[in-house]
Amino acid sequence: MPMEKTFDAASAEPRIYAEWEQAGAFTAGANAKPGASPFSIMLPPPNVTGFLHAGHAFNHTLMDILVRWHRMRGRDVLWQPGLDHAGIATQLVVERELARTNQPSRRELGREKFLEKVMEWKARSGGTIIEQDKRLGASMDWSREAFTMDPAFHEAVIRVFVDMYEKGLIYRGKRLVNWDPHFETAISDLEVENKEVDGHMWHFKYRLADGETYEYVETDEDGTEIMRETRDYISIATTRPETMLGDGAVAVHPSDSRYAPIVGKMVHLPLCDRVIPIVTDQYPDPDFGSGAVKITGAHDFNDYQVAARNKLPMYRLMDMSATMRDDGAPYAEAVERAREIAAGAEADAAEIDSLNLVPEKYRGLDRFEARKLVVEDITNAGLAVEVPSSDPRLGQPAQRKVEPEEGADVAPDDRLVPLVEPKKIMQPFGDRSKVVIEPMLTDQWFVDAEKVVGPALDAVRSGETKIIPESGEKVYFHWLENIEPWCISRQLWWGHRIPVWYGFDLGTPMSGGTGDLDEVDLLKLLLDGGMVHSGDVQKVGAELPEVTGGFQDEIADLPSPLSHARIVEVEDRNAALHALAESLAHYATDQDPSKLVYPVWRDPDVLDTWFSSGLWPIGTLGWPGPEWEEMRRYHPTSVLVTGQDILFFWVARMMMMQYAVVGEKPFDTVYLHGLVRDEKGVKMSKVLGNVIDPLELIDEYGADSLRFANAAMAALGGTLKLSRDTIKGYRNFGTKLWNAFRFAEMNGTFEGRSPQAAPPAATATVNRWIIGETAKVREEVDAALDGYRFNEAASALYGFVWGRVCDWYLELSKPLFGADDAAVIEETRATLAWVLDQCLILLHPIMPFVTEELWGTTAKRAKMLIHADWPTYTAADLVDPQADSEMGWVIELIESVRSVRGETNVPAGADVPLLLVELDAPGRAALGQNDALIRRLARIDTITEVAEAPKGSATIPVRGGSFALPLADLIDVGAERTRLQKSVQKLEKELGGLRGRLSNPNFAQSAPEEVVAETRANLERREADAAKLRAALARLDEIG
RNA sequence: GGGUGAUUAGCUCAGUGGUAGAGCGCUUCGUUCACAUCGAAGAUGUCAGAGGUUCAAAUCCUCUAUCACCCA
Repeated sequence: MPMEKTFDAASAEPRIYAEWEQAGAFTAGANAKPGASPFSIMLPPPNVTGFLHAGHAFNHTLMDILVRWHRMRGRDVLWQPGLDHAGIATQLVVERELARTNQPSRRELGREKFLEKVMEWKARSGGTIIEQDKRLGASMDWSREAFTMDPAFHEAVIRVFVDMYEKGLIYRGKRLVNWDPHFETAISDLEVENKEVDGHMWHFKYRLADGETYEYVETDEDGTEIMRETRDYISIATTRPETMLGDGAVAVHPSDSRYAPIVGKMVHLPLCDRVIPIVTDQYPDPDFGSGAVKITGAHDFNDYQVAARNKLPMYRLMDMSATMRDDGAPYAEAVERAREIAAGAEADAAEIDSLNLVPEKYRGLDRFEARKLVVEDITNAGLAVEVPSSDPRLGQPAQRKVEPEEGADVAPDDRLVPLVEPKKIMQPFGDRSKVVIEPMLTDQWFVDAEKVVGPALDAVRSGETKIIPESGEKVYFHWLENIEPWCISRQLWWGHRIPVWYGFDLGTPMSGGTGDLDEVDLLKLLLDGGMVHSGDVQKVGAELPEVTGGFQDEIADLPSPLSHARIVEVEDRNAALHALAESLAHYATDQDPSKLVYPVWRDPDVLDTWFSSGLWPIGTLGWPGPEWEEMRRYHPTSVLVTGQDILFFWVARMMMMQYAVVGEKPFDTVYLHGLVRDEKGVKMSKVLGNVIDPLELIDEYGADSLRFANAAMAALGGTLKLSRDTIKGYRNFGTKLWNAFRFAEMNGTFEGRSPQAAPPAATATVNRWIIGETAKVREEVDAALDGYRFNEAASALYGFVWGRVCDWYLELSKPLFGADDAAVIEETRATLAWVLDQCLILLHPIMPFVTEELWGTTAKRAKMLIHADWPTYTAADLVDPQADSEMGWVIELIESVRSVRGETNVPAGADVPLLLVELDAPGRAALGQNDALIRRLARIDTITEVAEAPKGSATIPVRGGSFALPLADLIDVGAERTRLQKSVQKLEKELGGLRGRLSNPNFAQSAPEEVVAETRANLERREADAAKLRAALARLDEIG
């Protein structure tokens, strides 16, 4: 049955993919040669709830190309697939789903029920991306599919946490973190997007305490006094007025002479019954605003540093949803205590955190509502800095324009108004929630990144791990050299729960260590708030039994029998309070020590998703189980292919963690690529509606086309612009390949042939030539893929298949098939069959479907194409220089004739005579050998030798001689003259350059010999061409 | 403000010191003989600008301009 005219991708692709899967073609080690070295790639795990987008399609295509290539070369290949649980993203999706379907919210459900819902969701949508990857043709080892919440992976994550904690690489602390008020969790600084928004800068007066005043003097650059006044206040500027309620001080730069007289004095905090000091610090910029900065340690990262350096108290003003606090004692009480602390009373961090210094009026307000009210109240109190309404800092309010006749006697521009500057400010937003991030002082877990960064840096510095393109290394160094502690706790429910338990530090309220539990002790614990205000102790271990020993040691010193209390796990700290109180109360009445319990509770938080995915390389390979020994042949992995946007999120962290945990690099090479954009280079986004769905493209053009387009745009460091036109172009390329096979089939190429890996021993020049061309392209493709230059591999193959095989070899083979020499026909069939097989093999990594289909339909094969042997022949083996040169000459002649015909308007269908004017021996040989095909392809009827080109003929210079087309009747003389003049002009320009270089003595002296020789030869050839063309022009003039 | 990169044909982009390229688009011509998802031919360039290094610069260096991304 003859072949269809085109490849039906839609029906063939699923069938072929199923065949590969059934054959186990993707399994780790499939098609490996004995003793083969491993080649392994970890799939960057997509979100479990995710869908395949254009970026995945690109990223996965590149990996699949590498994997298929190495598999065909006989390496021991593993492509490890899997999914990431993606804590915050998945929780977001499920919460939205609950809201959309009017189900109870997360908090209403409770942790356990909510997690069931997440698992339901995962079961429903978790497989989507896998099915989509199959459409793309990804040859991952699905039998090894992993998930970051698998029990084995979970065990690895927990074990690493415990291990790193014990090594002192992980600690807990109350720190200022980026707090997402929507999700009510900490997020890392990488999950924050800073955006410039329109904001305002307010200026307030903080009055000096006790009615003090000072001389405020401003000078210009030369030190000349430009302003002097007596002030009873210091002027501060802020973009976040609501945080002033928590100010701990006003800071000025130590060199700022304006404020030198009042450093150390106290100021009244507006709207509050507190005074705060004026301190000095390096942070305030004397040239910015008034040079004085309010310091709110608990709500600003810079202020936090200042507060820490100056030991200022940091009062938290907001609750976890970023509304003004409404908890704790009344304001009057809280402020009383704050004054005591300011006066030197001792207070620990927990107590300071419990103090709510928000005045009743603002309690419970949204932070932005509170801002409005604070500004209003301060202004009403006369504490806003005022300026004339003409002040340029106010921007351009519309009301400034005053009609002259009305405003003549008033001076409206001198009216004083509060100074509120419109100002662009950088505001942090959560990258998932899109709400304004609030710096928040909370207890969190951190990786002491500074301690683990060393080996990760060294590996890249020494070249142990290579990052390409190289620019990625610079970025990597820059970030790692300035690394900050990594906050790894998240206040989420979906994720790996932190393996830490807490209990009360009863040693603090209880004095004795040896006595029995008496009533005094009991009362202290129960009545005095002893438990409530006691600190906590923490124990770290994978499971509760691993930490009970630690807690037992902890209470061993307590009065008996509390020292032997049973350790029980409860839900949280509150539950623990109740449990302990109840147990003590019982003991007080019945004195039964067996009912005494020491309650402990587990940390409710989960680990940052990137902490777990940071273990992806070893966690998926069986670490820390017994299979690790077996699977570690794939570790370190060969290459990581990923987007440069997660260089910090993931790549750097994998480097750090693999070294910290197993002391090995996770990969030899990191290949970074950019974001896939639309055809205009714009980021794809749902909002813009420019998202290109790869599955739609596959439906329309076939997976191979999309894959080829992906490979073609993968220039190192290049921008990735995906357009339908490009994909369409590669679909056409597939059709071209398909039709080359149709041509071969029609010429009996595949009939009864058994495929050969080795090229046939050809005698015909055309056949020898194309065999050599094939060897050249094989080398090009390997070199390109070896250097991760996917675009070069793609373009080499495109050029070879279309430009060499289809445009020339197939055309040149037609006269051979038409000859009546059976041996020539058979040889040409064998050559064509071999060349087309090579096309399939070399194209397979990029376009696996159409190539596998053609492979299967054109011959009985020992193996599927996916496992065919990748060739190793070289140009040195197969290029026949004589054939190469001869075919070069023939092609050049045909192109010249066609060009002349085209430009002188010779009718396309007309066969014309060709005159040989002069020709050297190799040229004559080439002409003799290829007479038939030259005549056919250039549409020549006869070739005859003449002594001299006749008048009015077009000249065709070739290597070693020249031809003429005697076209007196057919030729458009004017067109031919124009053509010749243009050619001469172009040649002259080139000649000028060449002569200039050669006449420069320094060139001959300094340039390499071969360059000089080449230039000289080039000049000679061009000069000969120019002479021929001039002669032709002269002849034309004779008739013209 | 700091960092990284980009600027080459109408468009999208390759091109790491030695004769400026590809695809798409455009113009003209062409359907028996694999393919109109095709073929033949053609036009199109201040390689962002200025300086420097070099026998030789799109390519290396410096500055400028514009744009993009990352980080503050």
